[in-house]
Amino acid sequence: MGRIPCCEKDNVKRGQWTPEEDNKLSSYIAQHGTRNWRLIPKNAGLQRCGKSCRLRWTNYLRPDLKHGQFSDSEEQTIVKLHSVFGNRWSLIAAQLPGRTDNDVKNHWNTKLKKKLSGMGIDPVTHKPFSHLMAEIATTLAPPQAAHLAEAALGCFKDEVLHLLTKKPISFQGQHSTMAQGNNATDYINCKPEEKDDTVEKIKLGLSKAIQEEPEMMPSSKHWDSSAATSASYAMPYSVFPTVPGFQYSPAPFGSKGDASPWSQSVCTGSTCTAMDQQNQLHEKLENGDESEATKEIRNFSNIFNSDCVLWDLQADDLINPMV
DNA sequence: AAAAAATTCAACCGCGTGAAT
DNA sequence: CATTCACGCGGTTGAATTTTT
Repeated sequence: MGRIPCCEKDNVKRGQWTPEEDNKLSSYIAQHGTRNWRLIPKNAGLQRCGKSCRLRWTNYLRPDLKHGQFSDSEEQTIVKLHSVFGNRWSLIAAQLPGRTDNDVKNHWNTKLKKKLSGMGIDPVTHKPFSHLMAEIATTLAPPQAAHLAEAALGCFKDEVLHLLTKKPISFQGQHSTMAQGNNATDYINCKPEEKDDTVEKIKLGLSKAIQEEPEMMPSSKHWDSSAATSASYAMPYSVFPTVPGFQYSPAPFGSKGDASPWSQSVCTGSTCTAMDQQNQLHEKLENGDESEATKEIRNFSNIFNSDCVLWDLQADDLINPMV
């Protein structure tokens, strides 16, 4: 038969670790290393599962870990990398010395996501909500677009109201909107508004509208870049600010459920080539073609050097190899 | 000052992959 | 070759803490 189980499931302690347990684990690992997690709790005199010990060590006890707040530059790195890699937390954490994937994931979910949403940026696609609205307008013919956009509009009327009334948002004491020219650093330092679930609300509103009138959905529609450009100006939702100096990346590869029109890029001009590279890579990963995808990742400087990435990420920014 | 709500983050869960048997 | 499990990963949970009312 196979291997023996790592521990007796009903004879292990769970929950918070005590300082005594921490000491036992730390001193055992200092002496013997982390070669076999299955044996570590037994040999260290801990009534814990090996998996629990590994987690405690890698996320908390490791001496090389940082425990303080994330710095501005760390936050910027996370956002940059997330715009490219999506929720590949271990990949992102590998670029941040002393930070674990758990740290990065928690910080993203509790802080950074809200900052982005508060600034009118979809934290999943890293595109402004105005682009999402433009996509509604250009994916569908005008009558359907108006219908669906109206449904979506109701979901984030607060943002629309804010922009129409030019009510200032307080970002750490400064009165600023993105239309006033934030750069990436200003952007990430801004205090977020609480709009974390805006995108989900939009999607919900749209799907409700679609369910109500399913015949309005086109069976197929080819992308029309000229329509995309003109419609984004024609639609009233273009009142959403865009960020001067920013260009927006397509959906991060590896993120789930991004084959929908929500994540298809508004692709015009010189940005297309690099966007296509990322999309092709994404497809390869989704098709299970890991070897091809791996080659592409190794050559990822192409994408970093392109002008399509939102966060001016350069290959030199990476301190660890991606593969 | 107390209660309620919101936030944080350590720990757990479940899955995919590859290795051991 | 099939089975079983360790490992690593991303997603989720819930207790503790902080902030707001």
